[in-house]
Amino acid sequence: MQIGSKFTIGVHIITAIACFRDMDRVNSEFLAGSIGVNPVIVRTVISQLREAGIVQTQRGSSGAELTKRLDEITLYDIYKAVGSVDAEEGLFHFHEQPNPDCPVGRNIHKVLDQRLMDAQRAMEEKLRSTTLADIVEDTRQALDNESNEETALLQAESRM
Amino acid sequence: MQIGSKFTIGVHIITAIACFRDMDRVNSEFLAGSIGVNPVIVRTVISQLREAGIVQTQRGSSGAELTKRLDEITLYDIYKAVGSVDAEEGLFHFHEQPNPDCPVGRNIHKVLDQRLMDAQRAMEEKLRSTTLADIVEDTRQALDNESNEETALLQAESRM
DNA sequence: GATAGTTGTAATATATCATATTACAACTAA
DNA sequence: TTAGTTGTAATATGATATATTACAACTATC
Repeated sequence: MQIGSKFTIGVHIITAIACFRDMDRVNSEFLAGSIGVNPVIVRTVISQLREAGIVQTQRGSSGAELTKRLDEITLYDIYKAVGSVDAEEGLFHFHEQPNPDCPVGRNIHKVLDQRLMDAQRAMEEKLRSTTLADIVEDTRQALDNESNEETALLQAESRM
Repeated sequence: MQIGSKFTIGVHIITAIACFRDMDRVNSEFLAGSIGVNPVIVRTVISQLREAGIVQTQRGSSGAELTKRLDEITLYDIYKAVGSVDAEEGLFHFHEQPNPDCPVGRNIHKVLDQRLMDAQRAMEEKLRSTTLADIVEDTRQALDNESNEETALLQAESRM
């Protein structure tokens, strides 16, 4: 099992909006092309990000705007916004009908639940510790490295 | 999405084996009754626990035995044994075709992967910190509380 | 050694869920 | 007015979790 890709899609969307906002307002079709999924998926995720108060959009008008500073948006916010894990159910699916007539069956839930929640929370805390400012920063860094490598390559070629 | 119930079923199985081992060897049918699932599911999970070196079984002969001490079996061992999360894929499903022609698309994976792994690992470390000795101990504790409550109830009744 | 009970596993069915896709109304910008 | 865009419902498709049936291999016991 895996946490659905809407989470990484959400991160991709916000990163792209942040990276391209000075050049262009990116629409759902462009984003879909960058992400490699259907535009309706992008619009769905953007809707969820809007409901979570992370972006703002206008029907008919192209592109979305961020409503928070990048360093105020954490990975956890996006994970939560797109409903990566059902709040009621939790990360771990417990078998649903342990037998109340068995001493183990009627107690296993009680005994395990807290520890499973702790594990889930540890994961979520980690997600809280990264902001989209970190992600965008690292993306820019990666782009810089790309162009440095390209320059180095060109220089190497010209030396031959 | 959720981590499948085979994980909690695995914990239930080992707890039951530990709790009942002095009284009875529990077979897959009994366990299925306690857990509330089909006996074949139980046998499948036991097979995976056996492959992980946690239990020992014998074809035709009833019941499974633990091959490790309870304090040497962690929740993580069971989580791993039943393949709760695919080792290749990881906990987070990344969208599969980010566009290499887009500056964000070709870098998002690199930028996110480490942080997602860190989050997954934080969850897994928490699972490592609980042993089956803890679980069995807590289960016995819960059973004690049950009988204390029962006694209290009986005493209350006799006073009326 | 014959019988009843058990495990191991393959094969299949079913239900649920993630993702893709089509379609279209509501809206904006030019 | 026209072309482009968003928001969302409806539906399709494929993957996966769990249930179930079936049976061969094996053990324990009478």
